[in-house]
Amino acid sequence: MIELSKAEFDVLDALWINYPATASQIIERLSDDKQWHEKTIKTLLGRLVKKGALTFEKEGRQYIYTPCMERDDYTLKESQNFIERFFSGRIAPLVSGFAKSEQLSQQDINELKKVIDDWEKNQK
Amino acid sequence: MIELSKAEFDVLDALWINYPATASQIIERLSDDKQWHEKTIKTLLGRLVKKGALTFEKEGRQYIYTPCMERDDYTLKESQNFIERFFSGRIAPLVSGFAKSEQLSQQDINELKKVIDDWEKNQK
DNA sequence: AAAAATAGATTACAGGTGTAGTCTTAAATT
DNA sequence: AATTTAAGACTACACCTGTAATCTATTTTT
Repeated sequence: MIELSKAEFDVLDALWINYPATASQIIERLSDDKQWHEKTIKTLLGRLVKKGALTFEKEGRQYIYTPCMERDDYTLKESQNFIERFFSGRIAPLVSGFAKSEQLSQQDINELKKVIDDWEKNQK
Repeated sequence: MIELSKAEFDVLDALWINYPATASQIIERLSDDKQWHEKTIKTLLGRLVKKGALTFEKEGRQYIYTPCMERDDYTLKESQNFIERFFSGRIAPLVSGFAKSEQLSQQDINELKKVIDDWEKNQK
């Protein structure tokens, strides 16, 4: 699995919003949340390319970036990894931790029920 | 939140198994899973102390280590953090990702149902 | 008592990370 | 045409991390 740092992920996440996109568009998108210097973001884009998380095509003297993977695929892998590390690969203890500490809303519960429901339908 | 590296967490995790414990006991516990040199583990213990994740008391010339927090508390904070970063703080999309990629077993589903059940009982 | 083992403290060192600054070159502006 | 701007490339640098090795002082062992 490609390992991304937090900052790198944030840049990639800005690209996932809509792509392909130029560096300036990504910088623009990040400007709301982050106080990053333009150069910082370009460094991170370079590192993402080097890690194989992005590709680009030249258009004039600009690069047009495209992610090399889907956000869902990446977060799924990260999730598996996370759950393996902290909960020996089982997902329920994570949810249970949230429940115990009152971090679950009725909406979360409804969504979880739907996930379970869909899963069960799929089993038939 | 105290930020621990992977290796640091693994050491702390070995202490959580049973504590207080000496460095040698921790080294012993880790020897099954990791090929770490004794010195490596001691370095990590030192860093954990410095980060405030552990304390120790002297007993003769050894240190007896104790974690400064519970495993559940730590993993809950890590989980919140994780879910915030990757799923905007909502837990269902994580579970849903597992479901879609066939990562959920019947046992997981049963456990999740129980978590939901308990939560609902608690609401009354 | 001398030597060896061992506990922790200190030092090491390469690669990753956050966070830019400088350099080079080509395009845009005056 | 000369100058300014802006894109990406390259360089920088401190702190974190993984992974120990060396130093120092105290116990054990012989």
